[in-house]
Amino acid sequence: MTYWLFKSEPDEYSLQDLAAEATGCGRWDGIRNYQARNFLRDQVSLGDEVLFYHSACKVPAVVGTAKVVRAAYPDPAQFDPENKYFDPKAIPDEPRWYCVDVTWCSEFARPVPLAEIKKTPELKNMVLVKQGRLSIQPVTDSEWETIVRLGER
DNA sequence: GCCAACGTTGGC
DNA sequence: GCCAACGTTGGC
Repeated sequence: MTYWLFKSEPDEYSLQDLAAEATGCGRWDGIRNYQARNFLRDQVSLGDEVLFYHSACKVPAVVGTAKVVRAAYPDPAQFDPENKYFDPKAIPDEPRWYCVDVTWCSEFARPVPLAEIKKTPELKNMVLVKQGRLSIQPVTDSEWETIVRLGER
C-alpha cells in the first residue's frame, strides 16, 4: 500500500466533482507528462490512498483524500479525435497514456496550502516541494500523517 | 502570462 | 549518440 499525491485543476476537476460522481468513482485521465505517466502506469495500485491537491488556482492546496479503485488502464481519450486529450501518435496496440479510477474518501476540515507545506519542517522533503511540476507523486507515511493532521483543524 | 524544471524528440 | 528544441506543468 502506497500513498500518493494527485494534482488537479479545480476548474477542470475538483474534489467536489469527484464527491458528486453518480457512479461513486471518477476517472483520473488526461495525464500527459511522462514522469507522472510512469508512476500511474507502473506503481499506482488498487487500494492506494491519495492526497487530492488543487493546482493552478488561487490557493494551491491539499483539500482531501481519495482511494484508487481501479489500477492503470489505457486512457481512452488518447484515441478520440474529438477529445482535448487526443494524441495522434498513440496507437491502440501500444497505448502511450494511462488512467486510473478513484473514489472520494474525505474532505479536510480546512485545506492545507502549498505555502504552509513549504513552511512545515517535517514536509520539507516532499516531492511537492522539491520538484514543483509533477502531477502524480509518491508521499511517505509520515508526510501523509502530517498533512492529514494539518487538515483536521 | 512569464518562465523554470523535466523528459522526449529528432536532426545531424 | 549528442544536444538543442519542444511540450507539459504550475507557482508566481
